[in-house]
Amino acid sequence: MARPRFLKLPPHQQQAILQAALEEFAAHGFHDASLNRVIEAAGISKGSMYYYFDGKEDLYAYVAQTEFAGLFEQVGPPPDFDAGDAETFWSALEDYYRQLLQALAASPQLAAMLRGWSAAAKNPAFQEVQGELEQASVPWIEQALAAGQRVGAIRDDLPASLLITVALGMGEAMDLWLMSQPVDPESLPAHVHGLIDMMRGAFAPRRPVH
Amino acid sequence: MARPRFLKLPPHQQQAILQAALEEFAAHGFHDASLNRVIEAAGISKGSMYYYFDGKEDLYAYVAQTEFAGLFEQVGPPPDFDAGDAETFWSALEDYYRQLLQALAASPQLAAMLRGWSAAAKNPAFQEVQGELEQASVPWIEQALAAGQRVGAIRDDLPASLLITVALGMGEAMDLWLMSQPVDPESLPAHVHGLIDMMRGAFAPRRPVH
Amino acid sequence: MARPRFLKLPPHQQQAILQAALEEFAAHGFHDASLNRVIEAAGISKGSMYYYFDGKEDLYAYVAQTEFAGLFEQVGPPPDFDAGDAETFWSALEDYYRQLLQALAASPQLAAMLRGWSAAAKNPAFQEVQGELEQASVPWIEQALAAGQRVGAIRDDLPASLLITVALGMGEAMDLWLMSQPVDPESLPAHVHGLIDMMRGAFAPRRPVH
Amino acid sequence: MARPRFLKLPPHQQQAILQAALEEFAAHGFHDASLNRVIEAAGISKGSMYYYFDGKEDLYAYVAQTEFAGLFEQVGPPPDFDAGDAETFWSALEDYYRQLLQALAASPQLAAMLRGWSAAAKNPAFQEVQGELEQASVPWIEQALAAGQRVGAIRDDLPASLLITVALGMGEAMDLWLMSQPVDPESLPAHVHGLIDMMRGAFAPRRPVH
DNA sequence: TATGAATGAGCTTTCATTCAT
DNA sequence: TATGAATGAAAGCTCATTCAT
Repeated sequence: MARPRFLKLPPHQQQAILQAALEEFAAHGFHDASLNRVIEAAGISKGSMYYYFDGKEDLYAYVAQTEFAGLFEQVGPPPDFDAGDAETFWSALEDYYRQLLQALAASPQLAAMLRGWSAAAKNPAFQEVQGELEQASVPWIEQALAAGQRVGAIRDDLPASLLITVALGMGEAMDLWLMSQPVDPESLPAHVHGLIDMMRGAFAPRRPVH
Repeated sequence: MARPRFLKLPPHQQQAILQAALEEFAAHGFHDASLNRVIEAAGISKGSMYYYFDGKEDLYAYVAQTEFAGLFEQVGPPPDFDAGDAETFWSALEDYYRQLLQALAASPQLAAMLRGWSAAAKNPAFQEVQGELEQASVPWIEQALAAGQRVGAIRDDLPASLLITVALGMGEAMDLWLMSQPVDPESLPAHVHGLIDMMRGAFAPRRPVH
Repeated sequence: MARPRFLKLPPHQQQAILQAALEEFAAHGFHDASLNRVIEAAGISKGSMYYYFDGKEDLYAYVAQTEFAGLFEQVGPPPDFDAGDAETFWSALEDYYRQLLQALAASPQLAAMLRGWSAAAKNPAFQEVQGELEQASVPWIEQALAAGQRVGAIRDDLPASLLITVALGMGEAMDLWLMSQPVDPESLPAHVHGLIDMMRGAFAPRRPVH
Repeated sequence: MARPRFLKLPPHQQQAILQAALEEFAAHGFHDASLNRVIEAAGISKGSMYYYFDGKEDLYAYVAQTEFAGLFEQVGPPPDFDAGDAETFWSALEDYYRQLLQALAASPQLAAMLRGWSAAAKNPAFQEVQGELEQASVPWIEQALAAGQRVGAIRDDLPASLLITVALGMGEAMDLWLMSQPVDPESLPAHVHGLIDMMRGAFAPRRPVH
């Protein structure tokens, strides 16, 4: 995950490398990305790249993690899902999710990387990386889930890990669907509302059927 | 999609090639799969491979399609979702889905290929292949969706394409979750029930909130 | 040079093969021409091609020779260069040469093959072929040269083979130059006149310089 | 045109690669030349070849250009064709041309490459290379032509481009003819004299026919 | 007489990585 | 701390030709 040496570089040079790598990975995915092209675009030497990073995977992991962190930094911390009832929980979630999507829409390269993530993640050498990355996103989801259960907004009759996985899958599907549509920023809130409504239906506690 | 020559081969040789390719694609995905390895494992010459198939993509498409067809052949046609009310719709869907999952569990390599499908599908050269393949699966989903709406089991206030995409995402997530758990065939029905219950919550028509 | 078997084929099939080969060789030259494409275009089997011809070179040689012969057949036999004086010799030559060029302009594929000839001829395996081909064109040139010398139109102080080679080179250069110009059929006679005039200057007997 | 890296190599290694490539291209022409053979003969790795040159065409261009430059360097700059009358023009041209041919006779491999040049030049990817190369030879020909016209040695009733093309064709033909003869260095001047005499006849201004 | 299945050598090119300096 | 030269394995793919039938 980026040798300490890299962090000692002057920021503008870190940025140059990061940006070059982000563009390359976003454009070609992990496999087809070429370190040679990154090196050339970044204007550093081949030896330096291997001096700063352990290899292609290491670079990929660092870029993904850094950009991902930047995304959350940009959106800000999640709200306090505990404060309120089920209704306020869902509307807070919708708000936050919408903000995330909007931020992501503003970083098309990160979005492209994330979309290629599932492909890259199959590489066994990535599981370590994957673990680190998920620690950046899953925790708040877990906390939101726990909070949702506390306020009675989320069912607790299924394993939490299943709920999380399915929620991520629904989110990814929504992302995919949005990508395949003619983009209309104004209608985003409506779509997000639709998705959250589906999630609510899926994850809300079952009511007894009369 | 496999030159006719290939189909004239003695079945055991077709099988050898198919099996070698399936294993390679399942293990490495399309990109990282090596035709050379397939050729070696199948015990044929390089020229023969290109005599039978038009290239890597062609081989992949043929393997995916063949295995996919085999899966549905094994499970049989979907039931008539129109016959009944919402309740019978959902239970019929659950039954059928459970059968699919059970069959898939018996073909881990096909499962692996399917999991890599979304990654491969990004390749523009695949859209033709993708189209053919989806025609094998999407139609029954669409029909099921339409039937579900007719019998009042599925909401119609959201675009059908969104519902389908999200449903597939949920299914994929479930698949993923099952892969990550210690496999316990006996508990599969319960998990499927849970998933269908979530789908039902997500896709059932909204009831007025009192 | 085409096995006798080939000549027993029904003419339309001979034509199909000949035409397919001509197009391929004209379009790609000898080296880059693909027998596979010829076979496919001709609608015959691979085995048949090798049953009729000895290989790629053999096919090329046959096509070139046949088309070349056809060209001369179309234009007709050269005039009797012996009948007249130097002046009539040169005008007869100009007439005949113009007819050849016009016929060649009507067979762009043969023209393309001829243009690629010098490239193909470097292949040592071609020298036999080359010899055969030249026997179709050189003889009348030799006869014309001899006649020209008899009537006092052509110098005899240089080796005949050199005169012939240079004459061919000048003709090829003219062909090349015509190819590189915007084509204007009406101005062809003028260009031919210019070329023959140059040839006349080059090959006419030296007059004593006063 | 040869990456700078190549020029940093110790001269003997540059020579080894250059020589291997020259021999291969001379023997087989561009198309049939095999980079693998060059690599093997040069005793370098495949990766190194692509580290030094951009590909087959790049190598060819570099070899051709380098050898061509060497030829002119060896012969020296063309004389001042403007100084004198028609008679001195033609004798100066003959002198210079003889020197060129003598130098070329000492580099049979370069001669072979040049002979294959017209074949290689058909490749569209070569037009850039071709342009660079022609700038080394065509200019002095053009200047000589213009000078010849100024001093009244060359006709001006035909397009200059046609004159140049035909002159090159005659030169190439002479080259070809010399190659096909038993080589006799002592008779070269006589042959050159014959050729120049033909050129003079072809390109000298027409005298009025009485 | 005719077929077409089968082949393996060959092609150009890309790439991540190493290592001496 | 930084460089960039050097590499070899691997990739996908084409081809003319052979040969059993």
